[in-house]
Amino acid sequence: MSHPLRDHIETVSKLSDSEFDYILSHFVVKKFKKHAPLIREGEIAKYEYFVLKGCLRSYKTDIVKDKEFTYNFAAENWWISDQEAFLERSTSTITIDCLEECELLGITLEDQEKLGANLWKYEHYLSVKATLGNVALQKRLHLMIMGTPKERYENFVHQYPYLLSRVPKYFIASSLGVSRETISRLYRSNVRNVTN
Amino acid sequence: MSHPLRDHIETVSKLSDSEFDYILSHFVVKKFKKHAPLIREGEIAKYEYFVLKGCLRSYKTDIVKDKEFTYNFAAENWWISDQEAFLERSTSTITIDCLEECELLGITLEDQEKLGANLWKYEHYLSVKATLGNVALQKRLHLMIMGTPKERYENFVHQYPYLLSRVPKYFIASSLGVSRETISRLYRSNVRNVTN
DNA sequence: CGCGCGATTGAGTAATTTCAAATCTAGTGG
DNA sequence: CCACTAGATTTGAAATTACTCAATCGCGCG
Repeated sequence: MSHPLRDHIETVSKLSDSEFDYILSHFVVKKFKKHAPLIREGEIAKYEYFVLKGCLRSYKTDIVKDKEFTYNFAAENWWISDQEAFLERSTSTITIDCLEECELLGITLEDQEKLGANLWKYEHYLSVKATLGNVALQKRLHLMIMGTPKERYENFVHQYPYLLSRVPKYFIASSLGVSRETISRLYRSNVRNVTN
Repeated sequence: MSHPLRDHIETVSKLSDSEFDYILSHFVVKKFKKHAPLIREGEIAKYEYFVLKGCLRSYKTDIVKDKEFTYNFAAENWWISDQEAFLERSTSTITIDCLEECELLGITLEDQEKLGANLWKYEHYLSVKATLGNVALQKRLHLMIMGTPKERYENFVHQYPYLLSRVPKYFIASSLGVSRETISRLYRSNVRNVTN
């Protein structure tokens, strides 16, 4: 039987049915309504989530500068959490909101550690997943620092075309470190380039 | 017996002497002269390195824009590699240079996988290390996008004071996405603020 | 049909970059 | 030990680029 989480883990190591059943038994299904906050700043981040359905955004608000930075979006088959707060069992410094109605698989740190200790393949999956996360973050960092707003936006469009229609453009702008107006002006010139 | 690598692993899980000996047997000591290239763009990244002594820099050159971006510095007790090329056994897209004479512990992917499969604690160390790397990268990303050049530089000074005297300022500038001139001007005003 | 959120547009501004040149510094060889 | 040189930093002035602020527009939802 195919399962989104199983498919994801099997990009690293193949599993037997009983292994996957064992893994799945450590998760709980959680459903959230559109706009529901998954994690709020200052709360304990008890769970790490795998997205079965829906779309979410993690961000942090800088009250002094009155600005918001979007860390990540997550749609189907992505993981999302406040990794630091989750790992340290501490209060979250970021906020995660549901942009749509969401269905998630949640796991606690205790269960994750148990699972990893009992099933090496799962611990290996965690380490590969985290390493690939590092690679992606380094690339993003490179693009944010070296790329122009246009390059950043075009990379986003190329990498996450399916998010374009699902999340407001100004959230995208806030994940790229560009003002919404600049994104808007880029888009205008793109349209003109295509149609003229 | 204390060993820098052992200390580092033990920040995650305590080891017995024989466990650490077993771990260490998978590494080779490598020495490099000042300015020696550790990994060059286009080469296979066979090893991942733990720094025993010395200081290194990983970076990528954008030929078109004639600019360089510094991904990372590494000094004693840091890991350094081209994670993507190492994990995928592919050619490197970045360059790593020794800024000083260096003494490193290198491990191949084969040995790392063997080690992780045979010793759960090591795989767990890898996953925690990579997760903490994610956390640090997210923070850096946040600072690069939301912070002013001054904030970025001051954060660097605060976080890595011991690197200030070991690496040229323009390398630091290129890791912060700020021009060397701007860093210089910031420093000038700092001095004046202190002495006036 | 109207309300409200999100997107667009324009004008002016502020910040950092770029370019060019001068100055400082550490390491090297005589 | 000093002079020299290449590398590193500093400085100034001009140019650029994206931001901010403010106003308008458009569209989807109730």
